[in-house]
Amino acid sequence: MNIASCKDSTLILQNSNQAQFCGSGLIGVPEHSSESDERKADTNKQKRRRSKEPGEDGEDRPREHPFIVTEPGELARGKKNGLDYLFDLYEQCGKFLLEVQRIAKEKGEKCPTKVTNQVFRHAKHNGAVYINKPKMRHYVHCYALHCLDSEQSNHLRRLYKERGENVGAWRQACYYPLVAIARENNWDIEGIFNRNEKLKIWYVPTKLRQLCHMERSKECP
Amino acid sequence: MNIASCKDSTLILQNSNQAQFCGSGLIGVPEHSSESDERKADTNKQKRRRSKEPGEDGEDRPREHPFIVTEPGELARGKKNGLDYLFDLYEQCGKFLLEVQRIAKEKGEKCPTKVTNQVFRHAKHNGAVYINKPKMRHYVHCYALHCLDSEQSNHLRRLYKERGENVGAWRQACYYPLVAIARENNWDIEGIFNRNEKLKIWYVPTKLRQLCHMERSKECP
DNA sequence: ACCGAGGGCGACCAACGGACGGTGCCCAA
DNA sequence: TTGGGCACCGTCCGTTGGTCGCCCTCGGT
Repeated sequence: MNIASCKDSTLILQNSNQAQFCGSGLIGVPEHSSESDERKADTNKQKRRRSKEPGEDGEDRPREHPFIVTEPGELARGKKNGLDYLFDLYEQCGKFLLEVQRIAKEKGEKCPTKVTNQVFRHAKHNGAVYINKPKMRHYVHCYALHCLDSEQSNHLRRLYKERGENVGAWRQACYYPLVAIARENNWDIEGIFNRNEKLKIWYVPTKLRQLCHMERSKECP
Repeated sequence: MNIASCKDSTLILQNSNQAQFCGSGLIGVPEHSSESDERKADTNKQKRRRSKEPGEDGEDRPREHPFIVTEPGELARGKKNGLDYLFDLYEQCGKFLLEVQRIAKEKGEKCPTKVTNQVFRHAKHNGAVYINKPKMRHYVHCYALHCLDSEQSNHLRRLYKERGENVGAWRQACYYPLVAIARENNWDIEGIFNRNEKLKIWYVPTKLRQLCHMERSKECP
């Protein structure tokens, strides 16, 4: 599956540049280290606990519907959310940031320039319970492609929908057009984000930075 | 002594603006709460420990000589350091930041735009043992005045030296010209820092931001 | 020789950016 | 009706920005 999605994205890139991504890239920069490798037998890392105490009932909200790959303009059916909605969440975060900034200035406090923990907290307290940090960080680079080259972003969505790929595969594929854009901009991915009015409030994802670095290294061996 | 230094700085300000600072400002925004106020009897805050273990000997470096108020160009005599040297430390930090940035870019890592913990660590590891975070943060606003209005900064130094004031008093006095500059710039102290090539790598000190906020509040009651 | 004022900076802390992976949902069979 | 693959997001972690105040130093007596 990894290899398949890698092939796909190489395909996507073909008409905009010449480089080969397969054989490094995603595979070289694991984002979860899906290899079990070897169970480090004596590790004492405590388990993350979710299971609620018996008798204690926290009235827990059901989780949001998962995203599916949708074309631009297409509404997701059933218990799913579409990608237009995903991108709208980023716009909502931008609005919440503006509010946090206004409040901070009013009170003479430090004024954030990025979407910080404080902004997520503000969003949650103001009813946007469906926004949370891990989710937003997970798809930042997808939103970045949407902002920087909506044509290519739309094309990718249609392609992946047509093929019946899942969200994970589409998400992976979004990296490669971005790396190509970075190449065309002297590998300054930070600058690319900062120059875009909507993107500049988001941190550059670690993995995107790493992918750019790896590709650049391959260029001048 | 607080009141004395407040009087002094009001005096300094007289030919550049009209506002009264006394009665709020420093006294309203304690930077250490020099008042004993009342000993919170039952507080359990643990004591900070310095005393080395008996028998354990860490070869501890002697602390740096304290700063004294010197005129521009004047070398401190005896076991003291002058203010030109203090300001030079800020320039050194700027150089260390440039190095950290170069290394980060080379390795494709996050690239700091400000003097961060990482920069202080880098400085220390590269022999600048005399640089440390609390010291640099303590005098940032003094350096800011030096960068933004060297004339006024020099004037203040000469005045305070002449009067035999100690470093603490001079340091306090540095706030007020900065507040005046902020007023002339629509209270955008963040922007004032960011627009100055040397200053923009330093965080705006909390207390300076608070002073600006308080003065602005008094303007439109 | 001693003392008190002054201030340098080690060490602390809440909160941060960042990441992982358990849990529960959903769909295909 | 069941099973397994997927992904949402609670929760953790190393480090940060920010600060406090202990204790050393040194000039005055």
